[in-house]
Amino acid sequence: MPRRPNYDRDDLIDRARDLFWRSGWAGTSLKDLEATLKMKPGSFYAAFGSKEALYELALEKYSEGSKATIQELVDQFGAFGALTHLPAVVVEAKGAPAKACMVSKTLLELHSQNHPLAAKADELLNVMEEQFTGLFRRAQADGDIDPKLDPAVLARRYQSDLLGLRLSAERSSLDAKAIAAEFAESLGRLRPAA
Amino acid sequence: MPRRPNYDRDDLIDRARDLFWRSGWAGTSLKDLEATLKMKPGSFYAAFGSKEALYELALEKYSEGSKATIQELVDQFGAFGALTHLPAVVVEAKGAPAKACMVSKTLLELHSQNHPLAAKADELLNVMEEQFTGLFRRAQADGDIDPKLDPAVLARRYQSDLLGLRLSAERSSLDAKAIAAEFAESLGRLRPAA
DNA sequence: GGCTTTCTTGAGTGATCGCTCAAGTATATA
DNA sequence: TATATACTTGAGCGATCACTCAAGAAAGCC
Repeated sequence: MPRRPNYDRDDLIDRARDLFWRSGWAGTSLKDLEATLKMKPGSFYAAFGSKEALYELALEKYSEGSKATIQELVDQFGAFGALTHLPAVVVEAKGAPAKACMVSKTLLELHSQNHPLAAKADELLNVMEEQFTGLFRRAQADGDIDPKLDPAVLARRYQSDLLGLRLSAERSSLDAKAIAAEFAESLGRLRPAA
Repeated sequence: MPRRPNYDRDDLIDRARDLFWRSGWAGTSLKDLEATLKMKPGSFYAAFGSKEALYELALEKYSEGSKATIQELVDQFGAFGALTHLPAVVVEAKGAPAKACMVSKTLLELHSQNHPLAAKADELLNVMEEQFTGLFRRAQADGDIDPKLDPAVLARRYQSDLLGLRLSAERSSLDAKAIAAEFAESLGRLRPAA
């Protein structure tokens, strides 16, 4: 009996994610969303409830995509290979709305206001950190990393440096590829003593 | 013959800097500024011209303060000592409005909109990078860093990692001090081969 | 005290913010 | 084909945005 929506919800969230990722929370108005999603306010609120609810969906989708990208690298290059390839991949991503990580942008913009989305971003960064910890653990098991090092410590540092790299990649007059290469190369120092 | 202002302009810019630093560009309204500076709109616009003009003054002041902080560390610990102490200093700064660097926050928030303040932030990051280059050069001259390494390359990487550290320090559930300590310790690997 | 000059005040500008809702339209079932 | 059930539309809500300006208050010079 019901009328079906004439949009693909998943596709809408993708487009909202890219818009939020590029322009941030305050930098994205409902007018912008209406234009990008080709929805009138009524449909928008019927579908998503609020700007904040859609942002949360978009942030989760971003996080899932990020996790999937890393998993692809693992499938292709193994755990250690994924860790060394990732810096170049994030810096060279051509179609992306921004070089910087959407989760970290959210945290920086909204943390001081105690905004719920900042808490969400915090959670997601923890999840991502755990993924890195798992990768370092696997790299150790593969014999690519010194077994005396703590995977959790390595992951924490790796993530921090990676977020810094991606932040730096937003600068116009900076060769982020070069930093990415040095970053990847420096991971070689974690190899077990031969 | 004129009437003198009843405020200290320098102090106003300090307070505006802290407010912008904490809350960002879009997150700071004129109402917020009026409350913090205890100025009515008329006085505000007579004194500064616009929100954007004041933000630029605040950003420059932040950058100068940042430079001065580093110089103090150099006076106290020398060039290499400043580089190793800085990570802990920025992470443990208690009174600061935010752990993250105000210039990098500005860049992340406004880069995608091609906002003039993002270009300004870009410039200031270049200036800061040059300061780091100078420090690495001095540390080499002091014999604390391998002379075969390129100070410009080291500075670029150092700044990127430092911005990542400061971003990470905004996370609630993360021990940024530990990362700072590892960061400082890893600089030891740049020492000349004995 | 007058006069000039500047600073301070705060009501009010048009524009935009996120969001609502009543009315209209399309679709699947009976 | 009739009816029930969504979905779509878009004018418009009150609130807030950055900002203006005319009027009043204070300080230095004669």
